[in-house]
Amino acid sequence: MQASPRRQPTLDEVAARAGVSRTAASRAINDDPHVSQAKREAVRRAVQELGYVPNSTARALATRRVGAVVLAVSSDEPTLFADPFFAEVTLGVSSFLEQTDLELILLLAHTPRGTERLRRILAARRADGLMLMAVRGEDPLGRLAEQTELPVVFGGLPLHGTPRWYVDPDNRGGGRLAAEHLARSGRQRIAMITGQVDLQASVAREQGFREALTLAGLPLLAVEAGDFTLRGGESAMERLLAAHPDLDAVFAAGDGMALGALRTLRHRGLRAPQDVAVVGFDDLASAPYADPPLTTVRQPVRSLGREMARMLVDVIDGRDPGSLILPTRLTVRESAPTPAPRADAGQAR
Amino acid sequence: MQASPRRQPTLDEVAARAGVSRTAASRAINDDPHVSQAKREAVRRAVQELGYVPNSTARALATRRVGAVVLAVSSDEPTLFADPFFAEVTLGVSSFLEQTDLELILLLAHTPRGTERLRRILAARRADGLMLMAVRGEDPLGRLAEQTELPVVFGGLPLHGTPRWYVDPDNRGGGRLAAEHLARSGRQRIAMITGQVDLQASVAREQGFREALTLAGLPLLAVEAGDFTLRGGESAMERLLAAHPDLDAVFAAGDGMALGALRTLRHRGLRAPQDVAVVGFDDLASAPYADPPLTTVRQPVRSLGREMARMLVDVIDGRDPGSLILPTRLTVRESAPTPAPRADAGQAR
DNA sequence: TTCGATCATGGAAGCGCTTCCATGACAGGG
DNA sequence: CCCTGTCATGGAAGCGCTTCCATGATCGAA
Repeated sequence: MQASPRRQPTLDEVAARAGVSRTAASRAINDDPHVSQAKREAVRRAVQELGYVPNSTARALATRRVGAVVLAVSSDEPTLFADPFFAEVTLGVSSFLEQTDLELILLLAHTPRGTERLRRILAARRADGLMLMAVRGEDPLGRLAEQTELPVVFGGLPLHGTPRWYVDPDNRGGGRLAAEHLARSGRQRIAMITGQVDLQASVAREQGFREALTLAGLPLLAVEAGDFTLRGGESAMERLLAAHPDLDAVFAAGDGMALGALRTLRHRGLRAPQDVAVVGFDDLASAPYADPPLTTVRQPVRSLGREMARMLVDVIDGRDPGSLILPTRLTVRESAPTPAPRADAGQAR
Repeated sequence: MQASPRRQPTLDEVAARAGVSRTAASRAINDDPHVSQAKREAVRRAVQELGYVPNSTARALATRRVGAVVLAVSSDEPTLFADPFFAEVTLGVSSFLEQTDLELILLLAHTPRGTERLRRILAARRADGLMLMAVRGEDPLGRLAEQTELPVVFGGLPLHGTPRWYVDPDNRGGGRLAAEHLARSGRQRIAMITGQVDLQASVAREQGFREALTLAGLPLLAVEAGDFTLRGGESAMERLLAAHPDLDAVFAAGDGMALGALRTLRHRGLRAPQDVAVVGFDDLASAPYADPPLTTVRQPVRSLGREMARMLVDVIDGRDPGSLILPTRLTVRESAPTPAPRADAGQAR
């Protein structure tokens, strides 16, 4: 067993043991074609016997490839990361990276200090690329991304400008789906709870919602802003009800806020969907467990993460993947059912 | 502006510009005392002008210190990471590391492949230390941790054995708190929903719960296992009700499961707390928003993460922090209120 | 048989930094 | 004024790996 405090073996020791030059050993290990079968095999055995694993730092220094990418979550508010949305994205990213030999460096940049750290990471070449989530209006991360020469992939568009590489859910289309559904089910007095106004996702969802409403000849009674939290949804809903006690439907730009809206309705003695229909956005894991189960626009969050990672790897490897828009679709549940026949209330489109 | 594709400046260039030797430059940058004020200042200026940032890979190779630690989340089930619990831990870890110059490498090791990756990370010396969360019974990660020479800190005890360094919430004490509370409030027919039986946290919570119940002279009607998910809690509650339709209280070893239990009760037409009192464990962000708001044993999840990180850094720096048990305490809300006077129903102990 | 062409081979030069060690300047005590 | 101790200084040797390049062996074509 010898859990000895022995140093890790080095390439030289492997080479010595295999009776070949260090160069040959390196080649054999890296599957370079210019090695004879015999040496290749000898090296393989030596590696095996010594339990050799190449030191990644040394390799990184020689190849100028670090073997790690950063996932930076921008936020002025630490708990934003606690949002299941980010966990899901991270999961997606991780699941893709698992198939590569890249490590995932997680950076929660909610303080100025965090931004500064990212700057240093990039300047110190600690990573081969960067994924940026949820960049807000004047977020300094956005600027950082512009300055670095490293590949950067955006998750969700920034408010201004279009980055070279991004993957974005079809927020606008999703907003439209919500509006069409409510219109189709006969709602007339419709309001909306949007997210932070400096988040492109909020803006695009509202935009799509407005478009489709207009097309259906329906007015948008009012819009109140939340912050994607349950609590934010609660109070936005209260404000909406105060101004428009007679509204019969509300679209929230995020499931968390939709859950908050449901709570407020319940507290006010209003029933969903009989009195007010509620549609959310995201289709988080908790949506089906809401009371009543939440009708919501589904966006493929885990795929978002996975595609960001895939895209970044492509760029790092010198390929040019285009950018990507992921489709959204409506998941109908009880908080805003389809109107009459209620037949195919599972998944509408 | 010159967003030129110029190479990053190297230490040699800084030295040249400052008119000192590379050695002196290195010393100045690393605050080595053996440098004159004059040179120190000259180097500072050169660094400034060139925008020099030391290449961390090169530094790592020379110092044999990578400047990164791994947070590995063990799980056979990918979505476990989506549990807000882990997000919160991660947040705590990150908040501490932010004050150091260590990077956080996140490893979601839910597949055999993930385990293999961790093995390689350790062998390839890609990190200076390791934090391990939620190690289950026969988890291979546990074995890995034993074999590596790198510092390892456990978050939550493993099922068998006691690692050298760990931080663990006082699960047993928390279980006791729950039992005492239910006993004190006059409940008699008490059941429990536990977590996976190969998780030490589950076992300890149940153990504490049993102890205090026995001490109070109350029987434990039944125990059903869930898996810390809402769905698991739902079905466990159903099984409990089937076997003991007359139970009047249930303690769930996790908030997710408690929420599930509440749902089942609601569906069965039972009221909480009038018919059945429900106590959870964790005090997740969603606990106060449950219906009814959940009485639960609070564990300081973010601190758990922060303390793990602090501990790991200590070990890496050659200090020996002891291990740590974090206190839990009861947060009383409506799902299991205190009995009569209902006066201090805010935070009991 | 001869002559390139082909290719396995290993020496050596890095990658960019830290740090050991030898050197010399300088200050203060005798 | 000399000697020893102190300390700033920079040359050079790594850290462990990749890769350029020169060398020599091998082989088939001429």
